[in-house]
Parts: sequence; structure tokens; C-alpha cells
Amino acid sequence: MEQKPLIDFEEESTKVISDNLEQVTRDSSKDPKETTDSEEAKSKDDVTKLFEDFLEKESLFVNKKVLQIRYIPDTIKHRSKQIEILASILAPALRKEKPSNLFLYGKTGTGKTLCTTYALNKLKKIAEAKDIPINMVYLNCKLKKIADTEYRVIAQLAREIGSKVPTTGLPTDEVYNIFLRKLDENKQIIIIVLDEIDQLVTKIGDEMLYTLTRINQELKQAQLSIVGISNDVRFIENIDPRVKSSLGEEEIIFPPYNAIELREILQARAKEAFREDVITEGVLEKCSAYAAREHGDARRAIELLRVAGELAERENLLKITPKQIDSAEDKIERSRIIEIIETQPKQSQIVMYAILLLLEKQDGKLETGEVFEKYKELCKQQAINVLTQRRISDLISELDMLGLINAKIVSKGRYGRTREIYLTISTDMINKIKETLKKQLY
DNA sequence: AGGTATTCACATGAAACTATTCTCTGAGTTAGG
DNA sequence: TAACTCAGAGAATAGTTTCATGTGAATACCTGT
Repeated sequence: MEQKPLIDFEEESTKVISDNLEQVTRDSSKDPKETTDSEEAKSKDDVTKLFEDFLEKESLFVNKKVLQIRYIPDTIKHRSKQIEILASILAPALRKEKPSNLFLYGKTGTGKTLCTTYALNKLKKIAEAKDIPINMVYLNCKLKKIADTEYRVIAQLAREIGSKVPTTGLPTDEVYNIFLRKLDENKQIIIIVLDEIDQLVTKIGDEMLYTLTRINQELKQAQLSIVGISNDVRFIENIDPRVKSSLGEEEIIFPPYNAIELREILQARAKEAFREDVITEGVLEKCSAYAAREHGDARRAIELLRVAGELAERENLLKITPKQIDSAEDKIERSRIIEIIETQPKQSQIVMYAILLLLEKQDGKLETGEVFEKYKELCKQQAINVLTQRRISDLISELDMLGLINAKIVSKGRYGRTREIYLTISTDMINKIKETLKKQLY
């Protein structure tokens, strides 16, 4: 049976950043957001020349794919122990025995997903070569609209193994049945990888996991193993003990990389990705130092390096210097913020706009009440229906979580309790955000 | 002075409601035999 | 009679509203010295 690619990676924000960059590189004059006055004045010939130059110019990259997060290198550094354990746990599948359920812990960018994919790909190859019926499904529970509710997870699983399931309209247990029947059609081992499972459980509770672990008892032919991947180390402590015992049969912990390990990882990737001598002294060190500060997030380090390369290329530089790493960090942060703002629902955007407008006039901090008043005003201006203060309160705390604003609860004694809201974003960024919001709102 | 009670301005939680999107089902309608 | 249409029931989900309850400390109010 034809299978879709096993991995469908999460980091949407990263994708957007690279897309943006590539787009700008290709046709900077057509992108309205990036257009400045001087660029608008450019004649067509200049644009043609730009393209021609671009073609002639030798790229700094040899193989940019290596720096993309979905890339799986041939050898994974500093994770051999984990991979070994992983392989030994999965191996029984080759003898048509059910592998133990497995749990992987570790913070973002510690290689959990990478190692799992790596191991599963190898397993799949062998299984295919020897004609052993093993089926694998990878599912990222964080993906909005795909796998972030019980129904959707089960529906998606059913789809992955070849059933047709509508996006809505069916009762959830009906979808379970469809899934079960399809599973049990053949004698096979199914390995389900649930990535970012902690997010799912905090959202919808652990009943689903319980049901999943119980599915084996209803299967006559097939057998099901679950691999859970969690960013939160304390996650398993908070779930139902029944689930805990059956799901956490085996555990592997992925510790964060330290700066030295990060450097080696980067070095290996950089060697493949860039032409020789492109990387100058100190670049990798700086990159890994930045990432090590962020709990050893290798994904971040690699992204940083890639964006730095793209920036250097756009500036027609022949080498990447530590300076580009700084710019890259800045660029990533900016794109992240703009992207978050653009994708917020309208009401949330209005709240954000209200906060920005208020903070423009009065420096310092705001309170929920003030924001709500301003928000009401803005809504009336545009004939948008006004939400309750209760809801605005939630929206404000969401904005806080997204890191767009800083809101902390303070009690001012006789004068009540409220959130104190202030911005953490730099001033030049604020104007850009305001423009973005204006464009979206009017 | 020291202690207790109030009170403000929201925060926080839970449950219920709404609108939208989608499937499934069965009644009614239509066209061809 | 088979095929088609269409309305209605039922689900899932996101986004809200409603109602109820919680909260921390500056102040108001006592109390006894």
C-alpha cells in the first residue's frame, strides 16, 4: 500500500521564515511588504539584472536541504545511546511480536523526533526488504486542524492506514470502530508515534490514551504499539495511573545538548550545507552558544545558521561572519512576531491594537479595564460586535503567552486586582506591528 | 499601635450556548422503461 | 422502479457568554492600652 511520507514536520514558523526569505530573494520588487520607496523607483532593467546576477552568482550553499529541520542526516551525533535503546525496543516487531509501548522525553530540539524517524525509517526498510508486515504512523498532535482533538487524532490515524473518514459528522466512537476494523483487517504490527503528546493531553485529557492502550485487547489479528513523544518531562506524572503503567512500559530520556555537542552537530551540517571556507571563525561557536542558552535546542541552532547563510547571500557576501548570526537571530524573532500577529483572530488583533494605541499615548503600563474600554471604542468605530470583558481577559492572557505583551497580575489593595500590561517589544518593531495590524483590520 | 474586616477590580472556572461545517438518512420527486 | 434531490437530525469544534466564585493587599474600622 502506498504510504505518505512518514513525517510531516511541525515547525510552521520556521517554514514561513524561510519562505519569506526565499521570496524576497527571488522578487524583492514585487513583495509589497518589503517594498521601500527606493526599490519602487527601480526600473525593470534593474530587476532583470538582479535576476541575472542572482543566477550567475555562486551560491554559498551547496545543499540547503541539510539545514532544514526535516532533514535526516546519515549519522546522528551524540544520540547513539538513545537510538540503540530505541532500536532494541522496536526490534521485536521484526519477529512479529508487539514492541513495548514507549515514551520519549526531552525538551525541544533535543532530537527526539529525529531519532524516532531515523529508527523507524531503518526499521521500515528492513521490514519491506524481508516482507514483514509492519505499519507505522507518525502524528504530530500539535498540528492545528489535523490532530489536536480526540476525534481528529483517531480520524487521522484511520486515514493514515487507508480508511476514508469525514472531517466531521460522525460520532467519535464510530470513528474508533472504523479505525479498529481497518487495523484488524490484516495480521500486522502497527507502530503509532504521537509527537507532542503532552499538548494533546493538556487539551483534551487522558481518556483517549486509555482507549488507545486498550485497543489491543479488541484486536484479533493486528497489534498496536504506541510511541509517545513529550516535551514536558513531568507530563507522565499527571496522567491516570492506569494509562501510565501501560503506556510507559519503556522510557528514554533525551538530555539537552551542551554547547560543545551543538558545535559538533553544526559543524557536521555546515560541512554538507555550505561551500568550503564560507564559515568564518567563531560563527559556529556563536551559533551554538546562542542555542545552548536556550536549553540546548539544536533545531534553533540549525535554523540560525541557515538564516544567517540566507542573509549573507542576500547581501552578496562571500562568507558568513558572526555578525550575520546576530542579524539572523533578529530576523527570526521579527518574522516570528509578525507571523503570530498576522495569524491571530480578528478580535485578538483588535485587542492588540488597542494596547499599542494606548501605550503610545501613555508610557509604561496598562490595566485590563483600560484596554477593554479602548477595545470597545475600536469595535464601535468599525461596527464589530463587542465581546465581554471576561473574554478580553482571556485574550489578553493569550497575548501574554504568545510573548507579544507582558501581563502580570498585581493586587493594588483597596483599588482591586488586575493585570498590569506592558510591552517587551522594541520601538521600531512596534510601528511595524501597527502597520501590519492596520492592514489586517481596515 | 495592632488587629480584623471590607472592598475594589478584576481573575479564574465551569457550564451552557451559538454558529459553522459536515455526514447520514429517509421522504418526496423525477425520468425512463 | 431506480436515481436523484433536499430537508432535517446529529456530530464535532471554535469561540463566546453567563453565572459563580476566588483573590491580595491597601484602606477603614475597631479595640484595648
